[in-house]
Amino acid sequence: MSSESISSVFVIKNALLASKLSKRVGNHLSAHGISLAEYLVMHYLDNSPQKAVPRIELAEHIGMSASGITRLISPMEKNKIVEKVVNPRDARQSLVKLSKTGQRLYGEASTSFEYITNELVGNLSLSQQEKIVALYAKVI
Amino acid sequence: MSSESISSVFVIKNALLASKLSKRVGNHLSAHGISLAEYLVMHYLDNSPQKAVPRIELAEHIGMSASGITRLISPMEKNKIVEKVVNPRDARQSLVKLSKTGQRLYGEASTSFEYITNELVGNLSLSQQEKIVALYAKVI
DNA sequence: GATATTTACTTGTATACGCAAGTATATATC
DNA sequence: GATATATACTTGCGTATACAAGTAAATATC
Repeated sequence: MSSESISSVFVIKNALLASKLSKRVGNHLSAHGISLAEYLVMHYLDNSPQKAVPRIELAEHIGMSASGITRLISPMEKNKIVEKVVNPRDARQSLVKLSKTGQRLYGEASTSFEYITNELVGNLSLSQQEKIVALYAKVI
Repeated sequence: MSSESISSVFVIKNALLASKLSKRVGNHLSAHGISLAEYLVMHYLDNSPQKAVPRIELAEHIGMSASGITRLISPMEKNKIVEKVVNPRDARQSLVKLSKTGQRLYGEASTSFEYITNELVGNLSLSQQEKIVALYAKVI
């Protein structure tokens, strides 16, 4: 019975927890017609200082491939949730920006998001949550 | 600039971290010809007391659908990594069990897994990792 | 003990990605 | 300033997974 390292357990439990949380959260977000990935995009756009970001930056931030971002953003553009902004300095880029509609949708969705995440992790105290978040920043 | 709840941040950072970790770990496991999902199955089977578990139990544990498990296990059976065990008490179930080959493969893969996870989360002390894992158990 | 319901699993189909290759533009090198 | 290389993105294709529906076996109800 070879003993298992803490790091292994950490990574496994982290993966299992994230899987559970993202499923639950995804179910709630679907009431707003969006996926968790779409929410993460909106969240990033809303919190980004310049409000219009290159797709590649989105991809890196939310851990998706560039092609994944293309296909994720494409229907969001059709639905007028985000809009394309050209970068005069670099014609290769097409920047992504939350539209007015997108801002409204994000506002509604984030209210749900706050509520459900609080339900899900409410068994942890705020300081416990804060500590974990702080420690996450040190990983990798 | 509405302030964001810690629970939201927790869930988002957790998802992003898990995504990063599972990609890195997956890359390393691919050297053994297996995916992270397959590793999780082997890990669960190896740690399960009775060594032969119903598919539904696997599904619940690793957070996949029953059909997902069917399609995940199927090639593992073909490759003789796991074997089917009938349950005399319940003919609906087909239990899954690590084969000798599977045990050997898991032994090799887990060595890599321990190594890479230690690299990835090595910036956290063991007690920090332990604390987080303990807190994970309280969520949901 | 027959019938209805539930459970464990499989299969068809749809979706959400990733990777590889392609295109256009920018940057570096000479 | 021409050519090579790198970057940002898109598209074709393959894979992993979920959901819905189907099947077979177990359990509950009468």
